Amino acid sequence: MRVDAQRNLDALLHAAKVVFADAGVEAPVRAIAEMAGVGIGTVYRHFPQRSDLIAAVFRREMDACADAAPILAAEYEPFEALASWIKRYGSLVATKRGLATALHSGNPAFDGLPAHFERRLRPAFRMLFDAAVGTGQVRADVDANDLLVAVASVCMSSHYGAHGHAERMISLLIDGLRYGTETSTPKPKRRSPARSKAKPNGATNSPTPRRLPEK
Amino acid sequence: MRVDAQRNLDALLHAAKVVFADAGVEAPVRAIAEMAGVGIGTVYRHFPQRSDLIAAVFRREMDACADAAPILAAEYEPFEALASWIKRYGSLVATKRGLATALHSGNPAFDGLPAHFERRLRPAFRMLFDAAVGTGQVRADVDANDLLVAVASVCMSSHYGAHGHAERMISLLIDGLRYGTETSTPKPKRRSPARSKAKPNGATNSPTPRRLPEK
DNA sequence: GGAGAAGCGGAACAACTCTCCGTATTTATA
DNA sequence: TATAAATACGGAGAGTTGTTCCGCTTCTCC
Repeated sequence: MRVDAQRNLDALLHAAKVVFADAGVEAPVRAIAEMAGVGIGTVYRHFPQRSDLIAAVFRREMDACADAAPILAAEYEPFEALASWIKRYGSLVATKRGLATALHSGNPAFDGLPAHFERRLRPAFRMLFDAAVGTGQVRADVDANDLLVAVASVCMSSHYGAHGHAERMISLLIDGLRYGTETSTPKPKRRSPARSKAKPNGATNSPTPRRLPEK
Repeated sequence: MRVDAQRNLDALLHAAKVVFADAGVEAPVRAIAEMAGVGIGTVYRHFPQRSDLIAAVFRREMDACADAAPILAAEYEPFEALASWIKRYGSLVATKRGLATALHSGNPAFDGLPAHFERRLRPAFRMLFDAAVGTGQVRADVDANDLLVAVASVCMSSHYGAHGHAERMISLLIDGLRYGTETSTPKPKRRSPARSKAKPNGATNSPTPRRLPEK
């Protein structure tokens, strides 16, 4: 592949990501081309249909998110790594306004995305989750699948509400993960049985809110 | 309101219903205007935005469906009335391909629709359902809410599958409602406990499949 | 350095939503 | 019933959008 073609493709994917985050996935192709500094023809050379571009952006971001998992695992202790990853995953979903809609449109361009999700994101999450459970920082009785879906749901609807809503709800979910473990502030001293509703008062965030690596 | 305006409005709503059923709610406004025999200007006079027309059609159909409930209740025995209504409700959902998508678009034109659903459709269903439960033709341990949602889900995804899929699945759900009641063919003779999975072999339909009133 | 392949840009097309306003129809009034 | 005012109609056209096409530019390889 010619270097200029590769450069344009990168610029295109990056611009699309930014524009989608700002205006939703139904943003005009022209806007993306302009932000990338290329002509429309170039967009359509790389992505025969607008939906192909959307799919490519999402796939690439799923990959990036999945790739972040081992890095976080190496860099932070298990619980922090898990919490950081969940937030990152949440922002991935949040910046794809309109994607759920597009996914259900029946457009074949999106056919592979759910499988890609399974293949990349779920194992990445599983790894971090199991590690955190292994250290006892996170309860073992939460279904990993449920959590991924819940975070996605919260982030999807977050655009209607006030700013920061999704972040707060994710924090709540993360706090819920710790409820009843040894590391939690020892208010309720029983070993959490399966049905304990996790609802700490103030949604206390991770105690040392280190910045998670951007991008 | 002038009589010609009223006439056009009716024609428009009817045409839109037909076009939407055929081509989904993203059908062009021009097609609807043409089918209604009016100019585009007229469409936009009555519905400033395309989404307003969609919302109006759906609202009107919800009303019609709700209004059908007492009529069916008066005309048929409770179980038949319930079964007929469920089918009608299903076809309402099935002929609004693309609506779920539109509903989640955040467009304010659709803001009132969920509330309208609660206000009209749920009570209508409740009435028929309770009556059928009262006569012992339908089990009491099925959540009415679940059923409405399930029927809607089945009908939404029905467009991808083979023709008649939704109808068959609805029949299955309806049969499930009778599972374990006195009127059911007495195969399993125990009083259905809450967890009995209803799965009759051939999805036998209502025994006397009288035509339900169209429109 | 030059030929040829690969890629680029944007004019142009088709289809769409929505606006605007001259014209036609209905309704109120006498 | 005749007339004036109010209301509604229709469709041309402005402004967007996705997508195609092709002359021109840029890169690659010898």
